[in-house]
Amino acid sequence: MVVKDHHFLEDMHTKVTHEFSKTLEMFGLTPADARLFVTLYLHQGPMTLDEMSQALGKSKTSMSTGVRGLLDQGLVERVWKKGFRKDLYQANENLYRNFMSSYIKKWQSAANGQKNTIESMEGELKDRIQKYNNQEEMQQADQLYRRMEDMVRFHEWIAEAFKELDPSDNDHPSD
Amino acid sequence: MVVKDHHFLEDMHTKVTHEFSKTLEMFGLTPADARLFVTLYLHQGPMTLDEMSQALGKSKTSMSTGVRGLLDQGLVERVWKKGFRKDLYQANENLYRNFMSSYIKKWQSAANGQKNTIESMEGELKDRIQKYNNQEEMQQADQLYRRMEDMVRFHEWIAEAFKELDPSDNDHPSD
DNA sequence: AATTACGTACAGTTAAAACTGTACAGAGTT
DNA sequence: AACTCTGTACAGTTTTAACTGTACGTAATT
Repeated sequence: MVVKDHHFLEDMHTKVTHEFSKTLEMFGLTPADARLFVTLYLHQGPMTLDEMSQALGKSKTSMSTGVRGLLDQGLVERVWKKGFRKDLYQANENLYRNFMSSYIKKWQSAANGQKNTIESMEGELKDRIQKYNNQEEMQQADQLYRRMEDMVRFHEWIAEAFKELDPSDNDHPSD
Repeated sequence: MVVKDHHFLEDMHTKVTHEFSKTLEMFGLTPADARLFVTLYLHQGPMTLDEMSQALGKSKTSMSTGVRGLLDQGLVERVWKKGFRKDLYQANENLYRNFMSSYIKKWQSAANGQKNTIESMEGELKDRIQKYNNQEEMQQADQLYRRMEDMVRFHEWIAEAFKELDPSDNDHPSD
């Protein structure tokens, strides 16, 4: 009976991990990173690299690089314990806030970067476009130019939309 | 001079494709699909599979599967030309609307699916949890249960947030 | 009806990503 | 200072995804 229950719990743990990972993958995490995060999230108390390694059946190296990525995204934090040599990591609480803000940050900076690049190319093209005499090339350049304008606008709308999505602007309850 | 300009235009075309693809990849397109879409988007008038194949230097098979994916996401449409045997495809206008709504749809359905799955597991666990007598397992099950509650809430917030992002609800200008 | 042209399924290949084991640098202990 | 322990860089391997070529079904043309 006890053994059976143990299997049940373990089993559920696995299923939940699998299912929740799918959601986190939509935030841009790799399958491996997602599973790692969920493992940390479900574990009571922080974990060492070795524990994660054992829990997931992957090498310690993978854990090291994986946890670093999660750390960079602000999804996991390092935690200290007096007189303990190993590094300890735990998942941040406030799932919604952390994931959303990490996600939005990624979008914002990417959208802005790409917008700027395209804008600068747009300027370059504008300069050139006046020197054209060939009718057909002129027309082609013009078509491209108009598309680039659309793209810039597109990026602006993205930035705007995701700004609105930011939980640090709105009043979302903290989970 | 003409040749030089031609190179310039071609070059810019390539750069723009590369840069804009990066943005579209953030919407979940694979690099290949993103490049294909941008190629269609920059091309004046619809293209055949063979044209795409030549433009991207990839096989016609790849174009076929690629364009099908874009079609399924509503990003590309098939277009008819009287007395022309080959299939013709063109990128949809209204970048923002199309990408956003495709994107949101994906999020919504995934979030709802995962939420439901977790909720049903939650119920299953709740049933079991009462039958526990072992103190430690009881505590573990409880911890897991609480996490699952958080996850469900998390998915609800996601659904809510993305609902707000939907351009068909708001009043975004059509690009 | 025979022939040609087109798109796609499928098996096999190539390219990319994820993962591992070893080896080493740096901190902590003795 | 020698020794031990821990995390990570790196090269090599395995796994996964992307791509290709052939072969075939279907529709248009003759």
